[in-house]
Amino acid sequence: MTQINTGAPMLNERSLAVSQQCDSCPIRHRAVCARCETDELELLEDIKYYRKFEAGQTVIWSGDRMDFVGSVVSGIASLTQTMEDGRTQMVGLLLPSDFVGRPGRDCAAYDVVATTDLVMCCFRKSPFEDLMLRTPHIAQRLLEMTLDELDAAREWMLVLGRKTAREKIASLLSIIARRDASLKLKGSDGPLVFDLPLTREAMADYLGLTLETVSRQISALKRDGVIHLEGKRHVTIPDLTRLLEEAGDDADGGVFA
Amino acid sequence: MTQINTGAPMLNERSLAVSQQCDSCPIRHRAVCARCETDELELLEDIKYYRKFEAGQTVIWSGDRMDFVGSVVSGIASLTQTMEDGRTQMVGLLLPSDFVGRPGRDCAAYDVVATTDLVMCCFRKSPFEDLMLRTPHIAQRLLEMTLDELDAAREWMLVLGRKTAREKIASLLSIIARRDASLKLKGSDGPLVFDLPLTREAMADYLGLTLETVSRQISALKRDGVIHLEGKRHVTIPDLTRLLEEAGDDADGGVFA
DNA sequence: CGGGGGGTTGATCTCCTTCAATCAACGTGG
DNA sequence: CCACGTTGATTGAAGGAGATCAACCCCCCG
Repeated sequence: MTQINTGAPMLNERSLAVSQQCDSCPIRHRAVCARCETDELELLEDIKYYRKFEAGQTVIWSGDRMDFVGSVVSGIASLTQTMEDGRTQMVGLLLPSDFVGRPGRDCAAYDVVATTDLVMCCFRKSPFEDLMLRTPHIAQRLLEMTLDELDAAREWMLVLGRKTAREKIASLLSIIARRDASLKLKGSDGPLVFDLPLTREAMADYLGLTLETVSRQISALKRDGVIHLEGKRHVTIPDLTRLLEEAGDDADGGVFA
Repeated sequence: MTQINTGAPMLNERSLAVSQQCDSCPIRHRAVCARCETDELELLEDIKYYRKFEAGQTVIWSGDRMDFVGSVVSGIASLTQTMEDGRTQMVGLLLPSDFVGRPGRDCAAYDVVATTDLVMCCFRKSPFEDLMLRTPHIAQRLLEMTLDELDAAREWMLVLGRKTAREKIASLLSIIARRDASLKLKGSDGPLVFDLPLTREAMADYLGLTLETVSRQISALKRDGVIHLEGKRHVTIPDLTRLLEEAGDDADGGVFA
């Protein structure tokens, strides 16, 4: 409602000939297509196309007509909500394999912004919706993914509503660390090392804080030896248990069913 | 993990012979069964049973084995998350037709507590899961409902992360008011009148505030004429637009697609 | 060399929490 | 019928966590 857009396709994204085989797709077994059989995959393959965005580019504005859905193939995007006076809250972090868009709705509810360089595997909405009706495996997987996202959103509500600034930072770091570790398939032994994919401002938007508070709390965690920093983005977690305690989480990683 | 439970069925709930015909069920066209045809409905009818809870009773503890799923038929329940030190955050309000439980998971992720007297229509989990695989209409409806809940959770993230105490209260009141109006099918003309279904403490849990702040802000909104109060629960909204402004929302009701 | 984006740090202010007293409504048992 | 305890709510005073405003740094890049 507040956002004005041209309705024209994004022309500043790099045109992209790169068409990839689904077989060798890095998100083949985690995305919305994860449960599809070979024949079902071919149907998806027919209607898919790739789009590429540079860091900082807006994928879609809240309120815009949304004629496609898709999956993040590589890179990170953020879902953000904005109030009229400019206050913003990030409501989701879209990582590889995450799904964008909602079948059955034609206007985007949030701003989607590429946080890093981003590649998406897209489907025009109505062919995808048709396919979904005929292919239970897609709908099943989408339900599963949506339930997971709902859990994540609810976990984040606890962070936003009840945690202190320090706990919020620790929570964010532990989420990124764990996700990164699962991606690299490293065991949980030894120190975790990763690069922050977010600016201080983006972290603040995610955590419901100001960027100054984020900066101060990161410095504090560094001072207290909970994390090490090289430069501004390169993080080492010497002791994950310690970090989880700082996050106010159960030390034992908690339930994950 | 923190919660201990007997694993025994709740015996203090009133035993309930009241078996109702789905045809005349008040949530027939909004619940998970909404899209079912008559024959599909009969399959559900075979495995359904009702459970009744009194206000304040816990329906299920976080971490408990969860051998059923179900819908709220009447009354209100809350989904709550708790930290080890006792801080709590409500992460959902379950109203009539809302679904409880997650197919494919067997431990509850949240505490579910009856906020008012509550009637639920339950299904044992594994028969329901079987049925879901064979009945796309159920899975389709569940996906739709889950996507709606995800949107609601994300909207709430903005409230928790970025709104002031006064705005939070106004947001909660407007949500309850709108929901109540849609239930009563009243037009949006004229003042809205309803009873708060939540205690000050429950509101605080939902809003990420203390109950004292809730009380103060409600008093302030009353003082400023945004709401009228009779007793502690009976609310009149003379001007919804005014309330929405106080909530920091777009005055025009915003997007609802 | 200048400029700008991202980040850190300091000083001050303010909104919300914390702790505590008080109140009204209600039920219960003597 | 009234003292008593309980539960939900209101109100006050004091303190603190985080916001706000502002200066400054670092580094890259044109």
